[in-house]
Amino acid sequence: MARTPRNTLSSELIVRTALDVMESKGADAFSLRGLAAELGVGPMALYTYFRNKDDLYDAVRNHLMALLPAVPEDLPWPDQVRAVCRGLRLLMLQHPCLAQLLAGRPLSGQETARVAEGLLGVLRKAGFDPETAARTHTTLFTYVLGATSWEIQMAAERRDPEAWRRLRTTMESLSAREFPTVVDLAPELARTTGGDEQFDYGLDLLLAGLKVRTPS
Amino acid sequence: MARTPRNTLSSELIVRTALDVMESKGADAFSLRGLAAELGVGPMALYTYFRNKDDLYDAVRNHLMALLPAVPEDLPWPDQVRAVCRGLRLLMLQHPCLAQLLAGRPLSGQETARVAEGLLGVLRKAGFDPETAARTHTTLFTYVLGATSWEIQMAAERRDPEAWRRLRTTMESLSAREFPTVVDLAPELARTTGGDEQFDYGLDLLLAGLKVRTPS
DNA sequence: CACCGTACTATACACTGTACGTTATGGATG
DNA sequence: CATCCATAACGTACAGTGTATAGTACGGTG
Repeated sequence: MARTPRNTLSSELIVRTALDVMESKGADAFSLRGLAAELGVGPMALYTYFRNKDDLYDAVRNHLMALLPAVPEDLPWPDQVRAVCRGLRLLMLQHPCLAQLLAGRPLSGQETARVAEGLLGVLRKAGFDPETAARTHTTLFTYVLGATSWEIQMAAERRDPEAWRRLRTTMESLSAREFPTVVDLAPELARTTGGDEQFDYGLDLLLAGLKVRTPS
Repeated sequence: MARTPRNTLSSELIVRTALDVMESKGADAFSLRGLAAELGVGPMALYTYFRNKDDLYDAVRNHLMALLPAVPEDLPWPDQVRAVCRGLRLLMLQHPCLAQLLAGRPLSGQETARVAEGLLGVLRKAGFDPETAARTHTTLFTYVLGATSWEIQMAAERRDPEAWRRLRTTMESLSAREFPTVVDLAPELARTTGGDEQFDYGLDLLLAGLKVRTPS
């Protein structure tokens, strides 16, 4: 039996290949068996490096989160906050599977720390007290997550012709009597399902609200 | 063979039972075969009423979204917005599977309309122009989704002793040199992973930002 | 060279969603 | 009341999943 030589695998290689597979075939189509096949290896070989599938997901998430750029220095704090939030959104857009990975299970430790440290540091230096800084961090983080996941899913929907057609027709069949405002604003709603402007609009809303509470 | 008599099933019954199963066993453990067994029926019987699993998910989502209360009248518009957002959050907390259902696929038509109509109506009557109303609706909706999904997942994590222990230890093992702010604010961060106050804090931030743009 | 831990393999199990073809039954019709 | 047929529910089957358990051969160390 032509047995695969030893030490051809490593956590690094597995994670990188897993990411490749997720981004080419889509995160939903990802499977341990498919990944093993891609690596030219039996499915059980992966269990030498990861306890189970979720464990592998965690590693991929870590791998992606490590790509987040550092917080830019020497800027007013609102611009720094903006940069961090935009950075996370951009990373999610570049790696759509990240949205699913983040939605699946909460962050665990190391990755949270990387995002949190930058944002919390900015907020503390701006003069916010610990509680407000923590609350603001959670708010910003969950906003970015929710807005960007939504954006990605809407974009995916638009790419699937069947789903897109069904959504259009149900949208058009809405009774103008029952849903007058929605029918009236249909074009605007279609335009605000994503994009930089939409994201920045919400972000600016949060920042504007935050400025009201700016410490002395 | 003791064959199940006809017309024992209906879309209504299937959806209600599916919801029961999801809420008792957890949404992840839900399967068509399990649901069929619960109904005392073969797995293929379900395909008379739903084209596939996703189709059933859509129906359950619709069923849950229909429980959203109407927008309260005769209140200042910020209070109306607050009521809508809190209502959606409450529904998600009462039916945790809703978070997963909403995260899985974007809303499709009828359900979107119900949420959107209330919120958009309030915003338009408050005097916001169509574009701003649409942008605000998307922002509020994605914030509620992101914040509440996060909250639910963190709560689930806390219930699983294994995951909770692992999270605590990685949190405690963070180098105070590398992540000084996170280590410093650990207690505050632990306290702001959810709860009414945390949700309202973010919501008020958005509303405060919105008031700045209030039309004359 | 012999040994042993371990990186990989083989086999197997209990699941999943669903395509296909078959049956028997409740309501409509003669 | 008898007959018929659309269709609701069935059984079987397939290709796929994650992973438990047990076995095997190889590479580095004595």
